[in-house]
Amino acid sequence: METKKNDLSKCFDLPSLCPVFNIRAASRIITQLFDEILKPSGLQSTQFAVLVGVHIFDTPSINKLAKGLVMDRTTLTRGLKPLENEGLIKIVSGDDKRIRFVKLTPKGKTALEKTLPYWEKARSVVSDEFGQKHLDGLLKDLASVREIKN
Amino acid sequence: METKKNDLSKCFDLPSLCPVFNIRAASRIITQLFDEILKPSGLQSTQFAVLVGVHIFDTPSINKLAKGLVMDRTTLTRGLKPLENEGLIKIVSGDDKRIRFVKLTPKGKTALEKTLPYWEKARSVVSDEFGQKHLDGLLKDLASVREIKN
DNA sequence: TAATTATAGGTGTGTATACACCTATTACAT
DNA sequence: ATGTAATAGGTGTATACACACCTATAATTA
Repeated sequence: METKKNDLSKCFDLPSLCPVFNIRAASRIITQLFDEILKPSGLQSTQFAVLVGVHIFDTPSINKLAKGLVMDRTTLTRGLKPLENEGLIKIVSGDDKRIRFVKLTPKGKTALEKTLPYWEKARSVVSDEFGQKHLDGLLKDLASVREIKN
Repeated sequence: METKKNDLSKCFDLPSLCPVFNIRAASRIITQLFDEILKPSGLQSTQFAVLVGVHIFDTPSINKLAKGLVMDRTTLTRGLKPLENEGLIKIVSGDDKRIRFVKLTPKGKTALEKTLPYWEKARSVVSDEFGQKHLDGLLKDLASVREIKN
């Protein structure tokens, strides 16, 4: 008889064709590479991205910053703590007492300037490792993953 | 005079050409999508991947499993705890007292079988959202990111 | 065989992630 | 004006992540 068994042979497809496995593994590797190179700056990849977001969105609310960084709001809340403790950002209120704005301090601005060269270095390492054209394609694909959310 | 100012205009390049920002954001989105679809199975994406790894590497040591899943060993150690508590895996020792093998229990095997259809569903959603060909290319790129580590 | 080195793995700490649930404030409708 | 919606944000909890550092056991070598 032909057994319709829900067997486990499909498991062997995971390394080659599972999106979540592949993207998480790649994410870990890229993050480690960047964190290693950013180390002398004192910032981690995510913290750097948050500071950049605070700069380019120009003292945004928590919500706006979270949206801009494609992060969960509550994740961002926790992530802001160490930056605030280090004095790199300051949380300020306005007229609407619900809203809290994230402001880059002078110290935060300095940290950002100091980190940018390491960021460029890390990018060039990835680019060398990967090929500029290849990397451009990957970045475009990753950006389009963000579209799924909408 | 020409000021060589290390200004912050480069910050605006982050969304379009920062590998770590893009891959982390994409990773969060894909993970949320999978976790949402896997939810009825009771497993999260990472836990599913660990169980798959335990199956395909056939009762591996912690180290072998970590390497196979491209994970840090200590991350894996913590991640095994909930699976052990749920009785999906069992940690066993052999002759070499240093080595601990991760074994799939019958309950773990059942959980894996139960989860596979949800995994296929999630893959098809990503594939539809993304286009099969496009996705294949992305997966190949992500797999080649893993090569950086070597 | 005793000292050394290599291997396997766990723990402390701190950050990253996000769901479920909560409060406070503002805007809106009756 | 008052009750209700919508909006902004924080907290509890649990997992994910990984570096630095530790112990235990096995393998190697002097």
